[in-house]
Amino acid sequence: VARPKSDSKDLFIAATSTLLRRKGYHGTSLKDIATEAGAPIGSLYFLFPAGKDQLVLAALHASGHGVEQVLDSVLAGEGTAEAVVRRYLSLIEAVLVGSGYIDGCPIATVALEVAPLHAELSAAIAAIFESWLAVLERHLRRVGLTKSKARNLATLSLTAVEGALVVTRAQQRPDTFAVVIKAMTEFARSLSE
Amino acid sequence: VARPKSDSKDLFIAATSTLLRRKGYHGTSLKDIATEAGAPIGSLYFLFPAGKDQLVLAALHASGHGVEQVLDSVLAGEGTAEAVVRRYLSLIEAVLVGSGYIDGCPIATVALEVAPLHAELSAAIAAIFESWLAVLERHLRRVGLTKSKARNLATLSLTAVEGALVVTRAQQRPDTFAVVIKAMTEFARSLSE
Amino acid sequence: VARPKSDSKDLFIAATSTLLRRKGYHGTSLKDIATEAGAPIGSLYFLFPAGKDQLVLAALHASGHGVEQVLDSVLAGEGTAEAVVRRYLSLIEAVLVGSGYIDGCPIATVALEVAPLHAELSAAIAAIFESWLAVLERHLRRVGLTKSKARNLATLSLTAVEGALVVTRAQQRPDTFAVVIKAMTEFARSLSE
Amino acid sequence: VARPKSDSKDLFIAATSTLLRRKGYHGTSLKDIATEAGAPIGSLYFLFPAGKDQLVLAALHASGHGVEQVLDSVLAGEGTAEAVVRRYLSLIEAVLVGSGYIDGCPIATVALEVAPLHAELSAAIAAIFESWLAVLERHLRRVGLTKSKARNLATLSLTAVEGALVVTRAQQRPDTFAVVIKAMTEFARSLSE
DNA sequence: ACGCTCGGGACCCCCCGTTCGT
DNA sequence: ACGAACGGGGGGTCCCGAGCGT
Repeated sequence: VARPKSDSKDLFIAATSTLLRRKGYHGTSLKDIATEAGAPIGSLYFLFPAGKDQLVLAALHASGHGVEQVLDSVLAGEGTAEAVVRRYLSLIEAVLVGSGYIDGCPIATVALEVAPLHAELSAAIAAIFESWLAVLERHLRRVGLTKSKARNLATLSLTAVEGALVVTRAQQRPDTFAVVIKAMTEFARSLSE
Repeated sequence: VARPKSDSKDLFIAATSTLLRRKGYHGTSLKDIATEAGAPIGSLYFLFPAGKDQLVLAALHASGHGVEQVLDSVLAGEGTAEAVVRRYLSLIEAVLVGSGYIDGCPIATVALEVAPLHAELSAAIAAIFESWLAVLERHLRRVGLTKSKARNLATLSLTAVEGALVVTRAQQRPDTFAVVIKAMTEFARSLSE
Repeated sequence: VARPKSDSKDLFIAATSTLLRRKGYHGTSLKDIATEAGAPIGSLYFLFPAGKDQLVLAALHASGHGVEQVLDSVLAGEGTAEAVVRRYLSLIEAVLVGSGYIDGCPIATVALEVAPLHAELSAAIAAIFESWLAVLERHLRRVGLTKSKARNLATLSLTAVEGALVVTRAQQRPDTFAVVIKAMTEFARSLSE
Repeated sequence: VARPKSDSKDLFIAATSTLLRRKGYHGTSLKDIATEAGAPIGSLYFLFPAGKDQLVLAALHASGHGVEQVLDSVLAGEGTAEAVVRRYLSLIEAVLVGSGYIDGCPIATVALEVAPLHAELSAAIAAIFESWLAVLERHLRRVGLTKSKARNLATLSLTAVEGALVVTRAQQRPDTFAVVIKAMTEFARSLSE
């Protein structure tokens, strides 16, 4: 019987990811995290001796890897570049709208708050974005795009999504995301011809 | 003789805008603002009785209006939709790169940190994004795009720029922005045909 | 009309001096100080922006100067070296015993806790001891001792007092102090002959 | 074959003694102790179930007994009261100066910090001082002093040493100790005549 | 009336001394 | 013997009124 050893650690990380998505780095206190995780704050110092930054770093990695996995499975399957892009954008839109425009991208918020002043976090964030770009690019190549076109489309898709998250959170309406999806699929189709 | 009454007010607003761009809402303290403004912190509550939020709101409005003005003048002049989009993206890129990837978009950071939990700020932010969209759309229509195409291209341009700011701040390299510019001008050209 | 400016500052300093005497540097918390001073802890940061060390430094200076004043007035008056030494030792003993062996020397406790690892505090403490030595030496010369003998007797008196405070606090009996007084007066008499 | 059971216990005690001498009771954390001892902190509560106070008590006893042993051997040998006093003072001075004015008397620091508020520690500390006094007194009697004179000289020697430790740690110069040695030997000589 | 020093609690992150389960 | 977990302060700083000084 495998004991899950310390699920507290994962609880803390999950709670941190959630709160980072909603209120960002400076807006998330360790007390909030402990409350959200349902664990005492004292344990936190033992599990993450380097403090808040270590915890945030772990949460960013976990979120980044989680999204990467989901993307990889959602983007798989038959289809054109247009379909790949549409599945990507729709996935992110669904998460945002489904949470009442509360749950955005934890990576983006932290990026705007601390990068590039905080070197370690910046590097981690950049690596996560790269990993997402790599997944997108791989799937776009799989459905027939050239390396150059795949890279460009992946990059624009990522930035458009991140930007749409910013704008849509403030608007609290799905309009902008819908327009972005429409425009991006159109662009993807034009690249496939 | 009209004394410029309280230029302190503008000093505070300018300092707030600067700091919001770099460290966001929660990362910016009133003390930091007073230091940056070179003014005593006590004056702050005389000039902005409602406190931090009133000051932030004023800074967001000022920033939003300032960008709107600059955009309107930069986007003016002859050219195609492609040229309009290119001028927009290049302008934002130049500001970011010129500051060493430190000065991003004050609106976006606050949007991710507090929206939609903070109603008043969210509404202000949404309005600012709308005003920018309106300027972009107007200039795109002026160079010949249909209302629908202009709206779509303006929206995608805005979101792509905001997303590129997020990603580029972490990467501290101009690559992503360059790719976004390339892809967006390509898309603009395809819409003009 | 002299405005009493901020007697809070003096309240904080007095409270700190008291607590340093009883529990030392590390044993005294800012919260304890605020409670003892009957003031909120927030004010402390305004009055002593540099934090605990600045407050402790001020308390050490105040204590040191206060003792210096009292010594100067108590040691004045006619008498021999023996009388001067006796008045000094008896004064300190009276304070210690009068407080139930609780109130010792705030300087000494801090000296043992942080010197010489904390340079600034060490320097301040050394200066205070020097000032006490100077007062003792001056009065001993006044009653006829040579410079050399005055210096030696002053130094031994100071160290004997400080040591007696250490031992007596643990013993909670006046015996040791009595013996020290007896021996020191004897020594002072032998120097006067 | 008798395994030395738990030399960890002695490691902990030695580490505690060292740190008490340098930073006192409140300035020494259990984590520091474990680090200094090179042992895991978890073991500490197995070996010292009553926690920090039990450990400190053990360290005080060990230090006290150790000093007692060293004193007894150093003070032995031919000589006058003057020689006995000189050997005692010089020994303590050598330890202090040799450590760069860092290693003082662990007993004294704890005495000033917690006595007389902490009854158990105070009693232990008083007993240790008594034991040192007894050793000093015994050797002074051995070289010819009367009981009364031996007691007085022993007491003054102890208090002068403890006080000199306090003052010298702050001054970080050997001057004061030298003067104390000179004066004390002079006094010892005067008692022997 | 206007400006700003002075002062006030709440709370943040860190880390403390301690116990529990293995 | 010890890795893991636990609440409770540690010092510091936050955003903000109350009242003196011009």
